[in-house]
Amino acid sequence: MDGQAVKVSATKVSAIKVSDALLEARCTHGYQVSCSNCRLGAMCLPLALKREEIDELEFIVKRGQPLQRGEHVFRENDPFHSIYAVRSGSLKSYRTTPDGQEQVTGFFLPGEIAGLDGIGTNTHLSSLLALETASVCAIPFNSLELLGKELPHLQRHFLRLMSREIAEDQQLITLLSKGTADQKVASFLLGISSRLARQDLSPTSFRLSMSRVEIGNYLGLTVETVSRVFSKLQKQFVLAVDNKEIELSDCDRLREIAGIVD
Amino acid sequence: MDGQAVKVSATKVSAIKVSDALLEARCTHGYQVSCSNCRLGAMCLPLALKREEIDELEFIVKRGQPLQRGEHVFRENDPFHSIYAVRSGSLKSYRTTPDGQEQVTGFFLPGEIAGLDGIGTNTHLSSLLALETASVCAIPFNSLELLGKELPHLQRHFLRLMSREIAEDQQLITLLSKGTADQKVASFLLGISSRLARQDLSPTSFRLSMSRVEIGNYLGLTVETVSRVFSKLQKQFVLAVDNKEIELSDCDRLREIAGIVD
DNA sequence: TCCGTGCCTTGACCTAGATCAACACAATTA
DNA sequence: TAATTGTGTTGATCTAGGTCAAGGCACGGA
Repeated sequence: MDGQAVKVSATKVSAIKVSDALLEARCTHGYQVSCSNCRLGAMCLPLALKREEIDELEFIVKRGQPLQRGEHVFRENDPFHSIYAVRSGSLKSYRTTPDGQEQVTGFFLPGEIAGLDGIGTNTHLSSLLALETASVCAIPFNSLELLGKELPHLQRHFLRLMSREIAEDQQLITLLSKGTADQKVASFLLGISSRLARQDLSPTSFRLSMSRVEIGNYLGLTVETVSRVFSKLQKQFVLAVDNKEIELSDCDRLREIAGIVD
Repeated sequence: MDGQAVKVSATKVSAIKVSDALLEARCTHGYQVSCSNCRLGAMCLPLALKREEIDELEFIVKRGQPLQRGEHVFRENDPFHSIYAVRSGSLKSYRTTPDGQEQVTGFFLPGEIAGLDGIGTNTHLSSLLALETASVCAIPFNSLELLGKELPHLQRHFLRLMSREIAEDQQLITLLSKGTADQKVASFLLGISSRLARQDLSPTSFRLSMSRVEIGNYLGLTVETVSRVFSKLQKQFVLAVDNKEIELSDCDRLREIAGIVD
């Protein structure tokens, strides 16, 4: 029954309400970890909050049951209610261009916040999809706004997050606009690497949860080109590739190739 | 003396404090228009504020003397203190890549807000430069934050602005990633056109304040390509180009070419 | 008036990456 | 076990847009 409800939320266009309700329902099942003992606390929203303040935040956050690979958290044009913190797994956000093409606009790893682009229009302008089994916390934006008024730290941290997203998007713009295929791929890998490092995971040995197609789409390259660059870098002993399994053997060289844009 | 101070602010790296002080000084000279009778009110920060609320905002805004073409409002790595609302003229923001190249990240027209990417790091990550004689209002971020706590409308509107910037950047990402030269140029022109329309200026006949180089840089194209696309569109009677003077003769066709991405 | 100097345009190439096509290799299903 | 499907790799070609080079036109200074 639960499973079915989730299926609906993955296929129906205006599914977010259902999804939110589900998330909320599950909270009562004692399913969640609390913000204060979540191992991501330090990089997620609670950053810079005092103990009591975290408890207040805790109160509005809704934790959800794991999403299956391919399930949506929200879709383009869904009404905007919440932003989403990734608890585990990974997701991608993407937009559909008027001519039906898909543009991947970002990948989200644990501790990162998705859905910020919906605030301006009260409508999500991108879709958010699980790349593998993943779980997210929904943070209702209205409640967050109210709480922000009481907790200046929170308010400020939230603005920081938004600003950082702007800065990151502009970094990507530069990469897309000026970078060669090699630079793009190298920067991408370094980006993933440093985000894994923030989670205290190995920055040199990891598994890519996204396909080559998705990487190419994100970087403005074709699959073939992504694949060729991987092969080339492997031949140069910069990295070792085994399908999705990546090992960065020579980060310095990789940084050189990326143009130290990161 | 004024002129000299301004010169300094354009060449010195950490010039923002000087600049801010100047802006403030000028306020006392009775130089400014007030927010409440500024013709841009409807699209700038005061949007959605009540009369008394605007007066409060007014109190923290610092209006500056016109900037000359080529002068900086702030530069990359300057400490972040204020965001800037464009009152007249136009500006560009840009970043310098590690290898010294410049990447134009945006153009700003009257009523638009620049400098939002500095909030996250307390440091400006891009530079802001006047493309022609222009004037901006500096809005100290600390004051804005405080005021936002009292005025929920303001707070919310500000978040909206940031979110909109994210959404716009993502639009640009899509364009850069998937677009052909024709689509890029067409989208660019349509974008300018609709932003002029918001100011009640002609959306079909206008003067570009940025050079071909800057347009190309922004769109990830070379000058030559931009020039060729302009010529081609002119030959097809989609637009008439006379140096910086542009006339959109066939907006529908232009939208078609752009792929109606706008 | 003449001479820079800065843009812009146009033409003739050339190359990075797209496109097309074939194949490899799991993992999934019959 | 064979057939199927999804995903990744590799090679052969093609092309959009980059690069290089030449020239035009407008504006400012002497």
